[in-house]
Amino acid sequence: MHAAVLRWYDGAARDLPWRRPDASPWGVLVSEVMLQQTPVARVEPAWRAWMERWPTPADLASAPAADVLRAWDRLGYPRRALRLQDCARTIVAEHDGAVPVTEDELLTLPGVGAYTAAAVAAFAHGARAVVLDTNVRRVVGRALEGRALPPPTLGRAEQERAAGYVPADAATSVRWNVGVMELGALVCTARSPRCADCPLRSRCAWLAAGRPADEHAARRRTQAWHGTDRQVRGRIMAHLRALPGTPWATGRDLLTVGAGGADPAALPDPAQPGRALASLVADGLVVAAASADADLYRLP
DNA sequence: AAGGCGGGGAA
DNA sequence: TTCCCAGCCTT
Repeated sequence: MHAAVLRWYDGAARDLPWRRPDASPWGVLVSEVMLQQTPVARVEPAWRAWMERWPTPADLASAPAADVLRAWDRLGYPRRALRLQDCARTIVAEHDGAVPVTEDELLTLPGVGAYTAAAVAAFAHGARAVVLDTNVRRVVGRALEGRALPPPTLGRAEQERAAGYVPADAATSVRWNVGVMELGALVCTARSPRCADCPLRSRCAWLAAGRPADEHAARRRTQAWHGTDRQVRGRIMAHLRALPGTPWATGRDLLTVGAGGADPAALPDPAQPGRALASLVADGLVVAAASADADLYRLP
């Protein structure tokens, strides 16, 4: 199975900039943070512009946060942009400007969780690691365990099973990790897998069983979007990013923007825009003027 | 273990 | 419309 995946990857891998030999460990880390819940197609141009502007942790560490949030643009979950800058500052302050090598050290960085720590250890430093993202979980779950989709939450048992599939040799493990991930992204997709093109089709437990349905379907809940606080937060952030410079905006304007241009009082939940703005301030994505009476806000 | 957190494009 | 995306953090 390892050989089949490695051979397939050699012929099918996408030429992504953070996979090239000249990509720095910092470039790999930036790509992994951007790829947390944002598809490759949207990350690639943003990553190129980002790395040209801020090639090293020190460059990002010293940038104005407002510039960082504007460069993040609409990649989504803008808290990631602030965490990435915090991460850069931590690397400068505590690691002499160099991306840490061990998973334990990587895990201490802001915005770096189990997946990202493993991915950076493997893809930036060539270490053997158990890289478990949504793609790997799906491919392993199907091919080796015969399940349509992995369980909603990653448990210890699944993690230990996956660890057992990672080749012992470091160099081979890196190719396996990226190969399985790529297979999940291009062939063994969540919705409409292209089993006819899969290098594992002859030994896939899920395919052999007749592609049984997802047993966890009832427990999966897709997040609503329209009318949520997240949508309102997104409107406010988009408005502030688009303003020239970093001027103060009135709370009244921001609440109207958050309401989609309508009178907030007319919303089903009139308190929603105010709640969203307060949460943005709590997250550090928006700064409130020192005087509470001023009712003025801007990017940090 | 569960819920919050963006935004776009494919199915 | 619905689903899904190289998750992380807090409770």
